[in-house]
Amino acid sequence: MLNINILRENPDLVKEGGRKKHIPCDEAVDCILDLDEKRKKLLFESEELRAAQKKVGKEIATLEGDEKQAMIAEMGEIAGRIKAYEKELGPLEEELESQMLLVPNIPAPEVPDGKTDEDNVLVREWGEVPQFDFPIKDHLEIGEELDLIDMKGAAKLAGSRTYILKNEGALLELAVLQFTLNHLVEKGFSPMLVPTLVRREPMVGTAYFPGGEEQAYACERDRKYLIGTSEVPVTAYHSGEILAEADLPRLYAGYSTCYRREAGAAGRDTRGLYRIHQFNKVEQVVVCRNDDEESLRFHEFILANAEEVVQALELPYRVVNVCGGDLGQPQIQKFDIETWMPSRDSYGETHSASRFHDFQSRRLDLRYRDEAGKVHFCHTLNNTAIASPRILISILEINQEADGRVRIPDVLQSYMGGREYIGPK
RNA sequence: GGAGAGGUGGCUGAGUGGUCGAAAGCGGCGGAUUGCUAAUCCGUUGUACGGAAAAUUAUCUGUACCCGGGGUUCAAAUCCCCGCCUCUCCGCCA
Repeated sequence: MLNINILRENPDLVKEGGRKKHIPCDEAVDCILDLDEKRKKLLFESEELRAAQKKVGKEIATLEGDEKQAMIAEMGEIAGRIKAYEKELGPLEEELESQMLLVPNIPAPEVPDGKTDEDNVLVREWGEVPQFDFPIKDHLEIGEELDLIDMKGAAKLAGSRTYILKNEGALLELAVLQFTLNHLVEKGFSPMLVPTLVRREPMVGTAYFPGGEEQAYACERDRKYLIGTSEVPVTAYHSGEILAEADLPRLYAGYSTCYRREAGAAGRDTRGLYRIHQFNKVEQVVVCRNDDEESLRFHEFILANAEEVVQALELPYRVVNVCGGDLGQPQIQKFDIETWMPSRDSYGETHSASRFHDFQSRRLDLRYRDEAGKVHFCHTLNNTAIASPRILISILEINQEADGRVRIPDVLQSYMGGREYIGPK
């Protein structure tokens, strides 16, 4: 949520930001400014009435008998007027709030113009795209041959876009996750295993709702939602709190299973482990001071951490600066890491590093007190550290050998009992 | 799932209809004292939104907030209803 002062002082900046993101918000902004004016006026008038009511109320407390009864009768009228104001103000503030939740964050100037992911701008590439001198298999063929992946078995149990990891496939996933978590712990992150089924508030606070309801599994009976990322519970962890500046930054490595309905993606990426309803992810979450430069530094930091992980796994990747149209509502800027996937003959998105300024903090009421005693909204950021099994696509395909075996990346071998290869049984 | 107790400021905890933004203690901050530290004493100590004054660290003032949402009343932390959460006992259970 934006500071409403930005809308008051510079509505065109907000509208322009919406256009860059291809999330038009002209109407919402105008509507908010209109509601805001009305609200101010009503609030001022009703507060004056309340002041009078409180003052007289104190007098009534000291009176007795007829005098008291007369006063009470007189105040009945004021009480009625106050009620009338409340009746008008209530729905107005609700509408104002819900409109504010729809206004997108303003993208940074460094965000390139563009409409879709095709307009994202290449920042850098790392690693050599592998050349094979034998006909390659995709991860699913490899997985089925080596008895690592079972899609049909999963479909029987759970329907489309599900999977079963077996044997070394299961071990490989755990290895990747644990290696990554350890890497982040070494970097100073606190590992966090968090609830995956949460209330509405964290979903709204992190800006997945309203708007993203279609993408989330809802447990309606209990009015709870399955998270699509541990960003949700981890970022919301300190909601409603005022942290001490000395306790910032907070670096968290959230680990959780993630659930996504993939609504609107019917028919897309239907083969294999690329687009599935459930996966596991280690996520970096940063809560820091309200400072553009600091935010920017942490953005680079979490991006670098993720790159280190991919590099350690020996996977070629590229970093792209995500264009306006491919940016979500809450982000200021986003960098994606796309990792090479031979079967796609291209890079596939595996990581996404976002910075939000205080957009999420305002919704979450996540603040800190500075040395001088002043209270500010924090800045928040997050980035994937690793998401599996999607990353297994690259690992299995890139490390396949002519004889059908798959080489296990060096850094994972110790997590898999020291083995170097996954081979046929 | 059944029965009971409870949710008050950073923390502990008082407050059962009016002068309560809320006692007291702890903690924090400022000051005094002090070779240093500790102890002691004095003062101060929430957030949001608005107004006035001053203008770029201050001040005065109004309103709201005592888990959340409704209600009763001239007046609600205090009474009533709904929800959420915590604790205890019983049952069930990975």
